[in-house]
Amino acid sequence: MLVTQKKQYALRALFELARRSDQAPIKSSEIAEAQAIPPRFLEVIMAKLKRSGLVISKRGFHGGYLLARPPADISVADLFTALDEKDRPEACSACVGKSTCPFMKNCVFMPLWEEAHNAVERVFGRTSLQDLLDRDQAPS
Amino acid sequence: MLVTQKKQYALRALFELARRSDQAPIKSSEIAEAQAIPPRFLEVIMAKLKRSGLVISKRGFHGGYLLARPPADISVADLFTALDEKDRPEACSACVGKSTCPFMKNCVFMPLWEEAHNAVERVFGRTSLQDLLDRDQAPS
DNA sequence: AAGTTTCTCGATCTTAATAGTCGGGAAGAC
DNA sequence: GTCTTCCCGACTATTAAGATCGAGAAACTT
Repeated sequence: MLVTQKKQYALRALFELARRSDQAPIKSSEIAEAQAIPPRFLEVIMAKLKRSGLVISKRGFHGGYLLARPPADISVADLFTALDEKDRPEACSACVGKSTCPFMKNCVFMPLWEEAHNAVERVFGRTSLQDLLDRDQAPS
Repeated sequence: MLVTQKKQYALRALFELARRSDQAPIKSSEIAEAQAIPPRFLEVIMAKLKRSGLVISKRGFHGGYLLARPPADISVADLFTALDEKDRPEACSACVGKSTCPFMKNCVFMPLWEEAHNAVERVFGRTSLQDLLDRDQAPS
């Protein structure tokens, strides 16, 4: 999978928060229900998003989650890189850790992996939550 | 991983074939050694490349593998799609198989996954084995 | 203050995909 | 005929992803 289930869940969750960004904090369980996400799993996802500063949490009776920034200021790439840090370009498996690499210090493939990585980063970098909201309002 | 180990092995194998495309058939074991690939694993990879028509095989004493087409006519994308057929854009996990999908028939995310998928396809589609060879000759 | 409600944390389990192995068989060269 | 190489299918192992659970800490309510 190019985009893991977890990332898709996370995106849907943020989308749900964005959609109701005027309202009071939204409970994890509400989001889970609205977006058909396993509730317990969503909890761990939200916790991570909290730690990485994308959302703000409030505990207690009227607790829940809020976006930390306006939807236009959160890109899909922000989310993805927040979710897992080891999201860099492919390393050429032959060049890593082995002295048997046939392309010492001049790997032919690295540039290719980087290109690919950058290509998807650009797509996700230029799409914000607001963009997704807009698409929702005006179905093309 | 954006590009699995298997695909990287396969690419390196094809690269090795391209590099010596003037010569007689090259044994799987030779390729394995030259590119530091687990020999037994490479066999299954080569078999698949054979079946999908990217390489030609010859059995017996002076047997081995040859590229089926000139290096300039084989793109990295050709290889990857040959290796696994289920290499399409991400499906929105909420939309698939469930009637619980919150975005009935108007998914906001699908276009995004498609964009990303196309972006990497384009990178791999425009890079041929010959391109890689050239990079090897003239290190920038 | 007592009692909910909700987030928070860490460990754990399950499942699926990837990576890699093995033994034996068939085609071709010498 | 025998040696070499590709060929095939089943099998095992390792890892990453997906998901669950129980108990604890903050916060609100009455």
